Amino acid sequence: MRIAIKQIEAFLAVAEHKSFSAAARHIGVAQPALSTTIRDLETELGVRLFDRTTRRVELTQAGEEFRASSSKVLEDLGHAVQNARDLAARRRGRIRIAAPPLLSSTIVPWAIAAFQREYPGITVELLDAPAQDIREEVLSSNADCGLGTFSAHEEGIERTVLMRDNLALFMPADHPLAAAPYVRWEDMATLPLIAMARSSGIRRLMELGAESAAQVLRPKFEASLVTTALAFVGAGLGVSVLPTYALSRADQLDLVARPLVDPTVSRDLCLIRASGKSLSPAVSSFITVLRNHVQGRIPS
Amino acid sequence: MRIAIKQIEAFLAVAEHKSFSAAARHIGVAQPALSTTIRDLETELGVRLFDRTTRRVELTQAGEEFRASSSKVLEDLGHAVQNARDLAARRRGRIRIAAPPLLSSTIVPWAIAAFQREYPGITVELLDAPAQDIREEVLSSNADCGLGTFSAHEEGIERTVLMRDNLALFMPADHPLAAAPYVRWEDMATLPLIAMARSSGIRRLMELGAESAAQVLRPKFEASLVTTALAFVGAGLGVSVLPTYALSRADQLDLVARPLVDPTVSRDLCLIRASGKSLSPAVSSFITVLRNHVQGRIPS
DNA sequence: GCGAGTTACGATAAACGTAAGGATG
DNA sequence: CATCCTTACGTTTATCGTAACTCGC
Repeated sequence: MRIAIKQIEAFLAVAEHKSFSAAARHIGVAQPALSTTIRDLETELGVRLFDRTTRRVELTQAGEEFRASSSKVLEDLGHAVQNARDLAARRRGRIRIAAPPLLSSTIVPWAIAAFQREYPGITVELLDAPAQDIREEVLSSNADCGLGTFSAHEEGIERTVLMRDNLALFMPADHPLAAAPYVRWEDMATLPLIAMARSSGIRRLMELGAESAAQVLRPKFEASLVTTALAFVGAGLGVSVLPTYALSRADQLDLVARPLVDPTVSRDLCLIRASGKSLSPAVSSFITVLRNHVQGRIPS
Repeated sequence: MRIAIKQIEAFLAVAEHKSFSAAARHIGVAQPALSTTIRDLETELGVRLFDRTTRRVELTQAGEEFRASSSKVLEDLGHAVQNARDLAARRRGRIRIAAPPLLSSTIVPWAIAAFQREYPGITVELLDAPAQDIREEVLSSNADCGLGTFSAHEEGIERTVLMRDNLALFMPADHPLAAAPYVRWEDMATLPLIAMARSSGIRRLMELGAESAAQVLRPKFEASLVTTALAFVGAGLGVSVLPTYALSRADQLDLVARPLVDPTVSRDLCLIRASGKSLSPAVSSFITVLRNHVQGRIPS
């Protein structure tokens, strides 16, 4: 294919204006340049596209046919290019975020809402998956990025810390410990504890904190989902150790959270994405929005 | 549209081979040239099309989309170009020939048959029109070319003489004058004459010949169509003056034609086409076939 | 350190514009 | 004779290939 788009554009311009001079002015080249461009195109196709006398320029039969097909081709190409540019301009696109249950029902929906306001053309899909599956979803490119808690140097992913959250003690608002701004691990040792399941990352962090404070925790109940644990606390069955941002799921339960200190157990909320893959423009913008959104909500 | 087809071809080659080096070998350029071509295309589109490490080259999301649309565009363009080249190669096309009734039923069908054998892909349409309409059909571009008898310098048409035919006397095979190889105008003066209508070109030529021979013809019958005149002769109602090639329409009638001499009245069979319009490849080939065909059939 | 993509730069080739030529109405 | 397309030619621009560099495995 030795044909250039420039040649086709020149051809269509001449066909439209029925004049080399007018077409040359229109596309901003000297008229002799147009002549040679058309001549080369005709040579390439092997057919004469225009019947031209000094007074009239008219399409030949072959020219008519080629005009119809090539103009459609150029139109399609224009659309293809526009689509690509729309992606770049975030006017269009599709992103897929993987997040664990708690984040999927707290921070992420609000971040997505903010993102949608700014980039209404982009489709956002949220893949709410168990925390241990997030990494795999990102690695397999099933999701463009993932949220959760991840260790620093995992294989094949790049990690960015979005915010640092601390473990807090969740209890009914009228609980005695709610009076103080902080709670020490020792303070909760004797309270009935609603813990997360042993496979949970939160559970492990809790045990880490308790161990540092030389406490042994004896959970009275175990829950797989944070919402379950919150409901137990709301029902007055005990207290729970959860990340502070879980508070946003406890609005109707009249709960409070007080940061656990000595030690403060922090938990990084991270964003991960497959290393080696470039961020699509939409994902890159989503990360910015997410980061801004999260920064405005850093708990205590 | 500052995008070149070359760029798209390069892009598709890289996408296919998932390698710059392999793609560069495939399209026959140095690999650094490919790099810059892709880079320019990406800049133009505003998106990164490939995620490339030194070990892997993979399409981005935007690249996948652009690959789908642009490959289709290139395919369509290929078809458009192929169509144009098919026209040039006479593999395809459509031509429309205008011819008067007698030619439409004698020479032309055989010429078209010969043409079709050589160029089976081309559609040939025959517009059989009254002789006086042929020129108009050609001028209005309703027909690509026309056949008939035309004077040398008519406005807007170019004329090519295909063959020179002579007027002859048509009579039953057993007619006394059929014994001689020629007939003189005086010989037929007293015979019952079936003449063409006064508007006919043949009629005018006949009167021209008679006048030169100082004869006054008194037609006994007049016919608008040559076939009618031939039928009258076949029925023994008289003789007629017609171009020799009309003999091919008189097979079953047992007629003979003897050239009229002193003077010999000649009639040029011409091909006309609109001046200023280029011949389409198919028409140009048809003219060649027609000329060859006619040359093999020049009557006495 | 080898293989693969990128950057730098000089050489080559294509495209363009100016000026002159030719044909048409 | 005025207009418009074509041809010719010198200049500019862009493209390409070689070589040196960089990165990842």
